[in-house]
Amino acid sequence: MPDKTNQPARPAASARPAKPGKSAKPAKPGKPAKPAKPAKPTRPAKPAKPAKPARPARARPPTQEEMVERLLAAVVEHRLPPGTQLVEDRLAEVFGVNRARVRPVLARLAHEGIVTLHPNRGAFVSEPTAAQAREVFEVRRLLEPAVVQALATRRERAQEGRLNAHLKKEAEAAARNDHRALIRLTGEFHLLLAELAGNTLMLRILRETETLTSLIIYLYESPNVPACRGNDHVEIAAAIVRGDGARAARLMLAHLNEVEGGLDMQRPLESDFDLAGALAV
Amino acid sequence: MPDKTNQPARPAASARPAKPGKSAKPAKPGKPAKPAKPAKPTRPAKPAKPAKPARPARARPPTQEEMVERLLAAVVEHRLPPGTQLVEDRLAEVFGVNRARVRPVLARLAHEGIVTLHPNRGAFVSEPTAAQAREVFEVRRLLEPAVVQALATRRERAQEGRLNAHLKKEAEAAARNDHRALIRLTGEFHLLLAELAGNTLMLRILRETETLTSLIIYLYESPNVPACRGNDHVEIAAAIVRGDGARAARLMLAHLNEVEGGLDMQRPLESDFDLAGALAV
DNA sequence: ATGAGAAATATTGTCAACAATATGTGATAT
DNA sequence: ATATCACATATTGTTGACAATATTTCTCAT
Repeated sequence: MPDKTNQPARPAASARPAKPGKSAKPAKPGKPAKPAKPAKPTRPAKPAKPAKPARPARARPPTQEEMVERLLAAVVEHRLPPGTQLVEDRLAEVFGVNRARVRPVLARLAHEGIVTLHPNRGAFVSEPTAAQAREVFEVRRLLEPAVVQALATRRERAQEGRLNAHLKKEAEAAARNDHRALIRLTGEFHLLLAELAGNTLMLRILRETETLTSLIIYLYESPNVPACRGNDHVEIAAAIVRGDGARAARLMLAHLNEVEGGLDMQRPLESDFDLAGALAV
Repeated sequence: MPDKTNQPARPAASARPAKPGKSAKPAKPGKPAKPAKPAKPTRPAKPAKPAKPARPARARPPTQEEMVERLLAAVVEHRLPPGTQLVEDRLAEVFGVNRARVRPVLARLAHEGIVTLHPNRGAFVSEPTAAQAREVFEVRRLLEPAVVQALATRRERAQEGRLNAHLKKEAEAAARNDHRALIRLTGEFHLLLAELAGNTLMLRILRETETLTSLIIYLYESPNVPACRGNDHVEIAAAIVRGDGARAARLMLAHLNEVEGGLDMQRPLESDFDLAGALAV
């Protein structure tokens, strides 16, 4: 069914590069923060984006959809860490549009929980709490095993090809140690499953949870445990292709538990919460 | 303690408003409702503009949140049937705000699928297709049994009281044949369960599916089968309170299947689709 | 009458200027 | 040295005017 909710997607193009200068802004701490920690990135300097080679300065301005996609991609690939402030004017410049046009983009990301809005202060990439992280995994545990089960049951021809193509990309990224590509592809694997299952509502929900998961991994990843071994995906895909829905569902559940288990949710996240805890004793 | 909630922050500490008052402004039901005319959304030809009755002095303008809530309530109670056009200027007038302030409200409802935006044409209350309806029930079948199971397992003191209070309201609405209140309360029962379970992400997802379900019931309700017998809710609540999670989950699944089964998804929905089908033979 | 095209209309989409708000900074008194 | 208050700055929030677009209505030639 055509999704009439959004404007028609048109071929992508990139906006004009950001203005070069502009980076001499001192980070101002959001709260009277205690020195000890590196603190949360209240206003981190945006990683200097290497100016793309001379794009015609006036390309077609991106649609809302495209702006959302670009921001989501940046969040998923950890180029935009949790806590980063997203200033409307800055984004407008980057995208080559008016400020009024980035506003609904931020509102939408806020509605998805990817961005947190502080009234009159600005939009920040969300920093999910440990409790929220558990909620995300709880929802994923309920939905994703069912997705692969359904997929294995009524499987179709094209599935195997797309699954294999994706797994190949994952393997390549892993081989060349491309952490960013790998984390993006890892999330996209789960979305591919939802897409193949053909439930667009589910796909939308899972797209949210995948992005949140990416933030959660950034915040809570244990330094010693790699977040995602690629082998799980291979096995899940194999079970689907073989038509073994029960096994696919079991593997998916185990996979999610493994990912969640590899996180360290104890680590104190917010500096002020940490402070309160320390002073209470 | 900073409020780090995900959602666009309410004007939590906002000092000013403080005295809502909420003057007796009736919900203004009559005007835009073009009852039971879910045709292709064509522009209302020439709505003779009836003179506005003098508005009582405007109280504090509603927040975005409040506007969303009022629109959702109207949709859920079938006062705003699927296909109804929601003109920005009209809504702005009704809410007593600027047009720019209803715009993000519509965008948000569109993101939730409750409203469909046609570029340069307007916003319309969505008319979910039969396929989308099946998707909604599929998601609900996966989430809601798990919700009641979890609820029955780790039940708490306050639960029973709130459940009983709600069931009482449902019974009263049924007793006085208040169809609107009943359909609203029916949906709110499911939301209450999610709220008691304490997973806010789940609550947000289910709030969407509940609203969509209300639209679906409007469109596909079989005339002979009443959409929701209240008895199911009573039994589910009883199983939860008794701590019998397995039974609660089973009952919930059966309940959802019963509701979906009571719908007639075959009925041709859009008149032009109907026409095309008729002419094809 | 019929169809094509031009005007009219209703509505959304875009923009820039201005107002409001929260936070940071520095002067001043104790 | 420290707390307090006024001011400066950065950022979002609001508004009204205007442009763009899709639809309907009207006009006119056939």
